[in-house]
Amino acid sequence: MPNTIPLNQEISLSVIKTACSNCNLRELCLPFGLSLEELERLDDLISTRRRIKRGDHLYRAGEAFDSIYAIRSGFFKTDVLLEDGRDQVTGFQMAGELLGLDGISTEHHTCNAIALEDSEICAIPFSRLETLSREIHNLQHHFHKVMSREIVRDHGVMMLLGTMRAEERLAAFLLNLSQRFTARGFSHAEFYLRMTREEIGSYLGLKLETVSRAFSKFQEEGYIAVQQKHIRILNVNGLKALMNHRV
Amino acid sequence: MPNTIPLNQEISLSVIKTACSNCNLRELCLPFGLSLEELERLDDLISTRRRIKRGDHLYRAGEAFDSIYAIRSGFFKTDVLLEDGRDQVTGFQMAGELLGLDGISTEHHTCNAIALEDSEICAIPFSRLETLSREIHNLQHHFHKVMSREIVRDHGVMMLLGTMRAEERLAAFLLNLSQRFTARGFSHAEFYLRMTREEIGSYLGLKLETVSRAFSKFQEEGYIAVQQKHIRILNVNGLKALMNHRV
DNA sequence: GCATCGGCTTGATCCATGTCAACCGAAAAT
DNA sequence: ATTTTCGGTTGACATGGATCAAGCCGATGC
Repeated sequence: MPNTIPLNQEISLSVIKTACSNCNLRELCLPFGLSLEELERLDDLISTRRRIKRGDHLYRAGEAFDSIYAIRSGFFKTDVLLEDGRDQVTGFQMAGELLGLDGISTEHHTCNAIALEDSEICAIPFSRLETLSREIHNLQHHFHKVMSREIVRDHGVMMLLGTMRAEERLAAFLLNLSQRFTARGFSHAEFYLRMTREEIGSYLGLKLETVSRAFSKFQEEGYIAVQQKHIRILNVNGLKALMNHRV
Repeated sequence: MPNTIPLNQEISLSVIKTACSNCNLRELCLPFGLSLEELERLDDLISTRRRIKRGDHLYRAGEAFDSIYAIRSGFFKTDVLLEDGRDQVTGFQMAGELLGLDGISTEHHTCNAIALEDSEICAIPFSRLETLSREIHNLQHHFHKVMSREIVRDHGVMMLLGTMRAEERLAAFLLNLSQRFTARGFSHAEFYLRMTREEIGSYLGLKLETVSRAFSKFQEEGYIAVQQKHIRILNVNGLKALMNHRV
């Protein structure tokens, strides 16, 4: 009987416990590349799992930092607020991705993390992570890679905001989402957006009307089918071409 | 005789050697917060100092990554190139700042680092830095902070590119430079720009003409005096006000 | 079943910034 | 000293996306 959990005490206990070692996201998340024994040591560290309801904050800008968070399920956005009321979405995060890295710098969170659907996170006390990563080379190295990847991702967004036109930005955004859904075993061609047009616009440096118009345009061109938050990508290459050709 | 280097063999040797322990940037750079003994261990790691002439690359996108670099003197820019020829400056770096963090992620550099004036850097072999930071907690923690700070900085740039108007962007840029020069003991009100209008524009997501016009506008308003690359800030609060008031 | 509300779409118009072009001045090359 | 080159400034005009405004649709509440 494959895919069936044997009903003995020992196994059902380990399933209940929050554990990286039996998390199906482990290859996308912090545990990447760890041995079984190393994984078990990481399990000890991640004691808290927490549910965050849609719309609730995981943390707020200004709060003291002490943990980073791995998303076990669900979908988040992070945003930054300026004194004058302007704000900007700095990212959308999905299962297996880490939240809170910005807080290490000043020991206070510098942005807000808000659940866009009911979600579940694993809290990783940062000082314990540092301790453990002194002992497990693979963990240390992978954590450095994750931080670096975040920097590279941010450069990509800067590129997008600095040099791309509205439609290019939206195409890049859709292709990026598609690719991340694929990496999680979901369809690359069909998905639900968890965020509003306004949130997309904020992330892409556009107004919601412009985002809406670009969606309509893509639909007219036959690149995608949109119905509210439901997106089907009909012509990936069309979208890619749109991004790569300087007009 | 304070501030005088005694002329005995041992000390003059250690002065010649590249050494964090007698670098006047140590409080801005990687060695921040280390004890004297820890500093000396860091010295062993940083064996290579290298001069980079104005216009030369420190590294190029695509090259294998093995070191990060601390700027000992001079001024750099980093930029990213897209296949279609578009490029964007992702940052300007000055003495005491680190370059190359983006390369950790894929073990290849993802951007170009180019000297904007004759410069000197310390190469820090990354795998040895990881080894040492397993032993020196302060080093590990500070390095994490530096990476996190880079992420926070990038969020600031995303904010700037996503929500600010041309003049706000330039004001933010000047204030940021001013603040960083101040931290290095230079005047906060008077400095030379090392980069062209085009490079500023690329960084700020603007065309060089727009940058030029904004400089002229600031001068008309009496906020600054510009003469080519020489900038004097005459009214810091004027510039700040310009940034904070939503129009 | 009807009203309300939030999110979305679409149209008309406006404006900030891009584009194109001419010119200037400082610095480098001859 | 003269010419060339490069970076910078400024003006005239074009345009992509913002703004303002109306209306639609699906979900939620009464």
